[in-house]
Amino acid sequence: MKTIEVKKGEIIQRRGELNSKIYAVEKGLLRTYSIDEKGREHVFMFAPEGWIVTDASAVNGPCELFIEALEDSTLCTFNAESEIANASPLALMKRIATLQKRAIMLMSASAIERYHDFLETYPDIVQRVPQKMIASYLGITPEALSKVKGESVKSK
Amino acid sequence: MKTIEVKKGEIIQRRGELNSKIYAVEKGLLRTYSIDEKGREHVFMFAPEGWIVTDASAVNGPCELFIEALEDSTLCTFNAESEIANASPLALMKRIATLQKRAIMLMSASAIERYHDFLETYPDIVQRVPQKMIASYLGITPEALSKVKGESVKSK
DNA sequence: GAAGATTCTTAATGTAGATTAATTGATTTT
DNA sequence: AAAATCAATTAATCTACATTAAGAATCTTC
Repeated sequence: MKTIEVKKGEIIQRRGELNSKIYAVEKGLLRTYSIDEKGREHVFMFAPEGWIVTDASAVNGPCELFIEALEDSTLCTFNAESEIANASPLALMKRIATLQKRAIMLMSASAIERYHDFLETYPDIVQRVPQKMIASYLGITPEALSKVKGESVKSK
Repeated sequence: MKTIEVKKGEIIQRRGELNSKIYAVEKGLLRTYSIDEKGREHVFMFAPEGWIVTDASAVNGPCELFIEALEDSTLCTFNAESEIANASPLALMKRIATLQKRAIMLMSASAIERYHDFLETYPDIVQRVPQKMIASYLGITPEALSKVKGESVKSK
């Protein structure tokens, strides 16, 4: 276990890297994202203070996700391989429950519904991340997000 | 732990139930699904022989998912609460990796790409489940699935 | 095995969100 | 502080998929 400091914009882990780590965010804000064949980025999750980040696919092979600091951050890093073995199954089930909900939201909810769900999941970071990354997390374009937000204000 | 037999069409677990179980499929085929506020069903996963099914959200509260037998099936049931505590973290991470991939697919891939991913994930069950449930798993309507399949055949 | 219910497909029309492009404002660089 | 790059909004057009509807095929049930 080691504490490290990273600067805003720094990419902490890249797709394809093998030495995978677990990161606990002490201060600051991270995001994880993938890049598809068409070169488009998709934000998988955000991680403000107190959250834990790791790329699950890295356990068995090269990681799929990029991890980037969105603010200057302080992180505790652990070796994934050795830590996962004695991770709390209950904590892992909570993560599974979150992902289960996310998948169902992506299948069934409209963009604006997913936006409101994002606000509930991450109540304190709307001001801290660019709109385009929120849009990416929702699976829509920045233009579409701008539009639905405008409409939801008007309709009140 | 107990072995049970269920008939095709039987609903094994309903949303809101508290006594959550883990089901290991010995023979047959299950699906889990949710129902949204508009009354639409969304298939979360299929489980043929050898797969394990549980509703992750049930660990901390009432379950979100329905579990249904799509064929006459033989299941081993375990009490979720006591089993999860000593579940293998590595197996749970594999499930997380699968869900991570599913969420990214839903954000970034087209209906036909998701269909091909479904064929890879469940190579042996295309013939065993109704089209409309495959469509539901993909997050599209049966009509849309019928259409994209027709187009992908024509384009060869 | 006829009657009904359910499933699959095709087609017409509708709509959420993508794409493209232009404008403005904010950040960074020199 | 001007220049350059990047982010956000608005608007026009386009497209993937939804909705509605109808017909054919398959599966139940009496």
